[in-house]
Amino acid sequence: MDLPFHVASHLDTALRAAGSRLGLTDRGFQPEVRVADPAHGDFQANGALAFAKKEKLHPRALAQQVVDTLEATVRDQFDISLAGPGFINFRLKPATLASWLGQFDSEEHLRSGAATARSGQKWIVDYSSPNTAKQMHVGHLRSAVIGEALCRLLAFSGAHVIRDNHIGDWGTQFGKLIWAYKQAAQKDRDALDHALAREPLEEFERLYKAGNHAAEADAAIMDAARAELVKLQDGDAENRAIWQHINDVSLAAFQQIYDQLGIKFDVTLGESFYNDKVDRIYAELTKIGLAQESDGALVVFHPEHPRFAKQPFIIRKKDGASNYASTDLATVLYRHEHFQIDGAAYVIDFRQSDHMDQLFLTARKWFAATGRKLPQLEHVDFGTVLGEDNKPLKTRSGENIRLRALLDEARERAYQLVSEKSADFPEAERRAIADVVGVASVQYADLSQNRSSDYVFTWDKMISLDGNTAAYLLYAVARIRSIFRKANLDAAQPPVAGATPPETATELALARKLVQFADAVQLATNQLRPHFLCLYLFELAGAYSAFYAADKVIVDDPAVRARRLLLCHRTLIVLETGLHLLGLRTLARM
RNA sequence: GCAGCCGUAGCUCAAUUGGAUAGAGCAUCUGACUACGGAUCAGAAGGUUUGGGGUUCGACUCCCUACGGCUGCGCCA
Repeated sequence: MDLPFHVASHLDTALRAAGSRLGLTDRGFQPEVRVADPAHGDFQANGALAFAKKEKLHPRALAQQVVDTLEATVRDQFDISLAGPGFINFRLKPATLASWLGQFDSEEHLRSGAATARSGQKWIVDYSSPNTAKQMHVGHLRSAVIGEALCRLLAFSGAHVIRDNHIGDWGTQFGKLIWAYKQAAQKDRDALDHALAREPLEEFERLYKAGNHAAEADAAIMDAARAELVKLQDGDAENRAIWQHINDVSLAAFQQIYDQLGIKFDVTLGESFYNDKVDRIYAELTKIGLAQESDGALVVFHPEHPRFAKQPFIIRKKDGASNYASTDLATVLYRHEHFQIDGAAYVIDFRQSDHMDQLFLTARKWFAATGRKLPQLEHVDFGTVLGEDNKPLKTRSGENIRLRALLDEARERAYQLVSEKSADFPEAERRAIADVVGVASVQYADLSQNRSSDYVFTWDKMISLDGNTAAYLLYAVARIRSIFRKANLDAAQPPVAGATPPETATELALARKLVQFADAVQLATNQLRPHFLCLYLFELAGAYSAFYAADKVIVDDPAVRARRLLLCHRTLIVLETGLHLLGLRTLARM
C-alpha cells in the first residue's frame, strides 16, 4: 500500500472522508492534522475538540466515532489511539515507514512527491534589491539569503518561480554622482579611468561621497547636480552612458556576491524600468477617486485605517517626480499584466512595513475598482542584524560592513578551523571546504531563526560548529558519505535489497523523522519561514547521530546491514535536499 | 504625540498561529565499549513565559492594563 509524499495530508483526507460518512463535514468538521510530540505519536488530529465544542458534543466520544469510521487501510498503516480530552494520535507502523522510505529514494523522487502542492502557480520573489553605485553591505544579507531560500522552497512545491532583483537604479543620487564623475574626468581623465578599471564600484562610491559632500556645502553645486539629473531623465546621451556604466559595474560586483550565495536572478527590473509606467498609475488612481491632490502632491489616504487616514501614501511628489510608491504600484500592475502571477513575495526589511501596508491596501482597492484579480501579496519582513552590543552591526569606525568583506572573513575563519580539524587534507581541499563551510555558516545563521526578529551576529557561535549550525549538518552529511566510501559502496546506488523494516529504537526514531520531511517543507513554504526547515534538518541530523552512535551499519547480517544502509542513504538525500533548498552547498568530506 | 513589532532558562533562540508535562543549543556538571569521522553520543541541572487582570474544556499565543526595548510617521528609497 503506497503512501503519498505528504503523510499528514493523507491522514487529513482519510479523516475528512470519515467525517463526511458521519455527516460532520457539512457542519464544518476540520481534522486539524499536525506533527505530534514523539511522546504521543507521529501525527495528531485535534479537530474533534473544536468541533465538539461548537456542536456541544462529548469530544472524546466524537473522536472515537471518527476513528471507528476510518477506512481499513488507514487502520492498517497506523497505530491509532485516543488521548486526553479527544486528541487522536497516529503512529506509523514499521512496515508503513519502510514503504514510504522505499518509494522516496532519490532527490528527484522527493522533488516530484513535493511538487504537487503548488503546481500551476506562478510566484515572483522580489529580493536582494540593492541600490546601484554602492557596494552591498550587511543590511543586504538577509533579503538575499532568505529570498533565495524561499524561491527554492516555492519551486520545490511545484510553483513556477520568477526571481526578480528590483534594484534601486533610478534616484536623486545619480545627479550628484554624474556631476562628481564629470569633475573628476575634467581634472584627470587618466587617473579616473585607471581607478575605475581597478576598483570600479569602490571608485563610484567615492565619487558619490565627494559629490554629496560638495553639494551639501555649496548650493551652486547642488543646482549643478540637479541639472545633471534632469539631463539624465531627459535622455541626454552622455549622462545616459555614464549611468549605464555605473549600473553595469554595480551588477557585475553584485554577481560576485550572488555567486557565493547561489543566487541567479531571472530578471533585473529595477526602478528605471518602471519610470515610463507611472503616468498610467496617476491617471487610473485619480480616475477611480483613490488618489487626491494634497499640498501639491498626489496622495492616497485610507479613511478607514487608524494610521493611513492621516498618514498619506505619496505617489507623486509636488515637483511632479515619481517616487518608490509610484514605481512599486507600477510594478504590481506589470507583474499582473505581463507575468500574470498568482503571488508575489517582497523580502524587505520590517522597517518598511508601513510602506508595504499602504502599497497592498492601495493595490487591493485599485484592482477591485478596475476589475482586476489581485495576486496574493506577501511582505516577507525581517529584523536587523545586530552586533554583540545589540546595536545594528557596524565596523569599529561605524561604517557599514561590506558583504564582500564579511564573506571573506567567514571563509577565512572556516579555513582556520578546517585546518585544525582536518590537518591531513591537502591545502587546496581545505580551502575549497572552507569556502563552503564559511558561506554556509553565514547563510544558516540567518535562516535558522525566525526572520521576524532581530538577530545577533556572533562569529564564534556561527562558525564554532556546535549546536544548530551549518557545520553540524554538513558534518552529518560527511559522516554518511564516509561510511559508503569506507565500505567501497556507491552512495548513489546503495545495496538495499532485502532491507527489513526499522526495528531498534534509534532506527525507528530516524525513520519517523525522515517521513516528516514533507511537513517541514510544507510548513516553511506556507509560512514563508525557512527556519522551520532548519529546525527539522537539525533534528534529523540529531536523530541520525543517535542512530549512528547506537547501531553499527556495516554488520554481517545482510538484512540488518541493508536496512541500515537504506536509512543512511535516505538521511543523506533528505539532508542534502533540505540544505540545497536553503541555498547551501554540501560536501563529501570536511 | 500617534501607530506597529517585541519581552520565554545565566546567554542565543524554538514552540506548526488557541492544544497534551513550554522545547533546543551554548555555558555548567556527570558519563561513553579501541564501532563505519569524538566537529560525536547518553544523562543531570536550569522557568511564576516582564508585572497585573480578563476570555474558556485549555493561553507563551486572544482582549484590557502597567513597565521596558526596537521601529516607523508628506515629498530618500
